[in-house]
Amino acid sequence: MTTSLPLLPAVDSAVCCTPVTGGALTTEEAERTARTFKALGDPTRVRLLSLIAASGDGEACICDLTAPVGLSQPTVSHHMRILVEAGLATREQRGRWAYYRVVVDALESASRALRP
Amino acid sequence: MTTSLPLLPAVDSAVCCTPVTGGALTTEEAERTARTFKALGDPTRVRLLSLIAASGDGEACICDLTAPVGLSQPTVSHHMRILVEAGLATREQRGRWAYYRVVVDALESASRALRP
DNA sequence: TCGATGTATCGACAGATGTCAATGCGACGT
DNA sequence: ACGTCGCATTGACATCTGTCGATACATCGA
Repeated sequence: MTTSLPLLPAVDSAVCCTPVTGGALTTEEAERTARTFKALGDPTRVRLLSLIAASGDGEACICDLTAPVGLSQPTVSHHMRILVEAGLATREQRGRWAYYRVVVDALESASRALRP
Repeated sequence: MTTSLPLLPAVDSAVCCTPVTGGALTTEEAERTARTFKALGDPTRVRLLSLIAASGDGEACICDLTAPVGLSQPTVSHHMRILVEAGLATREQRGRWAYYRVVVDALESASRALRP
């Protein structure tokens, strides 16, 4: 189990992202959509996702990420938490390490929201 | 005084958004990508885009938008400015009115950045 | 059991962000 | 010329956000 904190339900990425150009969105739909894109609205987080995706087996631990982005370990941990809560990444604890993976389906889903 | 600032070249949306999962992004690429998604990271702005896109002729003036989003005119103007600067909308002054349109290509481009 | 190691959390701080009322600026119509 | 109307800008404010150092927590190896 990933422990972390199951409190925030990690945003149901299945419901995420009604097409923006497919008719006026409700407040709720807009909020859900914005929540996803907000997580993608920081250069460090975009970079983290691309680094994880580009890594050999599609996963990476915090220790693999701090050097490339040039930020402190707590900061990287913070960003990864945001990505997980947005449903864009998953976290799996294996021994001492926490392995993060990109949730491709969530990216797909977000991508579809911007298509006509 | 800063005169407005048409300075910002409204972000070259042509260059925007190298695929996130297509190899590790450089700092610059990540910044460009994040700049676009940051603009999409606010529920009001998402709603504004969808309202404009859903309007009859694909365009809307500020006066058409304030009521649906329930915010003040300056605030809506502020959000539209951010969308224009991000390259996600265009602004055209016609007489007293400012007509805004969604830049579908920019949405397409951003959408592609999230595809595998 | 103990020390080392990888992460998460906490506390703090500067800077960014969303919002509004007030005001400024042009473009009309009379 | 003058008043009106639509929009942008300004100034102010509370809140959110990204960042770090210090610290707590958990797991492993000896």
